[in-house]
Amino acid sequence: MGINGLLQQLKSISRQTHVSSYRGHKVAIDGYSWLHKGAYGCSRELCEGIWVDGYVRYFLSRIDMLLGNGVIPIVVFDGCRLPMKADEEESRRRNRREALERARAHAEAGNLTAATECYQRAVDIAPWMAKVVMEALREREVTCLVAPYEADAQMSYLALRNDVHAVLTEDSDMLAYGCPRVLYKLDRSGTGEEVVLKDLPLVRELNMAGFDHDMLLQMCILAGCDFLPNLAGVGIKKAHAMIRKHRDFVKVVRFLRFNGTSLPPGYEVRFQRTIWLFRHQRVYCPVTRALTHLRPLPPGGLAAADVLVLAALPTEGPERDALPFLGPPMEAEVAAGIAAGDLDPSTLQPFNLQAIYRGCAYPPRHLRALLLPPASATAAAAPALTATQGRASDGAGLSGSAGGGGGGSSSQSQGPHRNHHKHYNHHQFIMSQQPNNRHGRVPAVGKPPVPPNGRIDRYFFAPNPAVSQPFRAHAPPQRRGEAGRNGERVPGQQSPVGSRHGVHSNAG
DNA sequence: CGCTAGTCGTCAT
DNA sequence: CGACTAGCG
Repeated sequence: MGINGLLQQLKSISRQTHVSSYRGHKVAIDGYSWLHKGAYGCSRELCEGIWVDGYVRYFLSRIDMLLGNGVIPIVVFDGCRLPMKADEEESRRRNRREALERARAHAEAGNLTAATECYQRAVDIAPWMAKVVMEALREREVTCLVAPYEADAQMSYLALRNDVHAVLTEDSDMLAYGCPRVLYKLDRSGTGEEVVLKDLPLVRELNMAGFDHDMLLQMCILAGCDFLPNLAGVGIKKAHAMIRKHRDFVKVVRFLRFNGTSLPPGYEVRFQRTIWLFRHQRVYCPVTRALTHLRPLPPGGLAAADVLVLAALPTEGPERDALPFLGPPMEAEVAAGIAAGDLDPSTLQPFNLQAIYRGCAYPPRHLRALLLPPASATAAAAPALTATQGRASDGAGLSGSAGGGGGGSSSQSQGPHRNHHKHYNHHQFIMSQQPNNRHGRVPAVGKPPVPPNGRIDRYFFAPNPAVSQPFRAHAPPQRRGEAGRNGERVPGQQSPVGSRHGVHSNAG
C-alpha cells in the first residue's frame, strides 16, 4: 500500500533526477524492493526450493550502476514483523499459498505460461534471500544493514541523522516518516524522480499552506497506510480536505461520527498508535549498537506529550514500558545480530548457510571454506560468520556444533524452509501472535539460541562522516556472458565505504 | 467530473 | 509495491 495515492499528488514537486547527482554521497536503498523485482524472473525456482541466483544478479547490476556513478550505497533490509501489520500479512500468506497451488496445477497440466503467472504471484521474499544478497554485497564491500523492523523507518533514521544524503525506494511511506529526500522509480539507466520534503508547501495538486508535519502525517494515515486501512470512500483528497478543515484526526473522527458515519471499533486507538509508529518506531543505532527510536520519545514518555487518544497508551503490565506497538524491544545483542545479517529476523536464530546455499555451485569465496566440510566441525577456528556452525541439516553427518544443535530444518533443498525455533523470551508475548507454523513441521525443541558473538562490526559505518571526496568513475560493469557471477570480482569497485566504516577494510 | 477501489505488471529474453 | 482504469458517487 504505502500511502494510497500520495505520489500522484506530488508530481508537481517531483523532479527527474539522475543518480550521478548523488556522486560522492551515501544513499540508503530499500533492499526488499529490488529483491522483489529480481525475484520475478526466477519465481518458479524460488517457489519450488531450487537454487537460483537471478535475483542476486539483478540486485548486483543495480548496485554496479550506482557504484559506476560514484554513489555509495547503504543497503537496508526489513527485519522483524511489526505487530500492527500482522492482520494483512496473514491474508497475503493465504493468497500466495493459493497461487502456488494453482501454479502447480497448471504446471502439471503443461500450461507453463499460466503456471509462471501464478508462480509470480506466489513468490515470497524470505530473509534468507536478503542474506544471500548481503553475502554477495560483502564481496563488493558494500555496506548492508538489516533493520530491527521496517526498513523505511531505519532509512529515515539514517537520513535524519545525515548518515545518508537520500533514500532510494518505491514506497511512499518515506514521506510520512519524515524522510527529507527520496528518489522514486529508479530505472536501469539511473534516472528516477526525486521528492524533497521541504518542497511540500509548493505542491500544486493540494493546498498545503499551513500544514505542519503532524498534519501531513495524519492526512497520510487517513488516506490509508500499511498499519491502518482507510475508511470506505476516503482517499487522499478527502483526507487532505478533512485535516485541512479540522487540523487533527480526533476532531475529524468527532465530525464523522456526528455525521452518522460509523467507524471500526478501536479506530482512534489504532490511529494514535500509527502516528507514534511513524514518529517513534524502533530502529537500530549503528553507533551504540542497540535499539533506539526513530525520534526520541518525549521526556517523561509518550504520556507526557503528543497524546490525542489516551487509551492508546498501555497503563499497566509489561507493555507499559515496552510499548510493543513501536516494535517490541529486544536485547542489543539480538538487534546487532539481526542488523549484521547474522540472525534470521523471522526466527532470531543464526542463518543456516548450509541449507541456504544447498545446490549452489559457486558460493561466494569467503563462504567456501565454511560451506565445504559438511562433516568436520572445524568451525572453531573459522572466522566471523560465527554461530552458524554445524546447524546440522540432515540426519546425516551431524556435526558436533558448539552450543546450538537444535536445528533440524531437515526438509529438502533450500533455505525457504526456515527453522521454527522457540523465540527469544522477551519477544514471546508479541511474536507469538504470529502462527508461525507452516506445514506442521515439528519445531525440534531447541537449546537456548546461540548469541551472536563478537565480530559483528562488519557492515557498519561511522556517524556523520564527511561526504566530501569525489569518486573516480569506473568502467561499467563487466559484460561477459556470465558477468557478476558468484565469486568473480569486478575491478575498480572497491568503494571507500568499507575502509571508512572500518568494515571490510581493503588493505589493512 | 472528481475521486476511489480494483486489476495488472514488476524480470528479461 | 505503484500505475492504470472502470465505475462509483
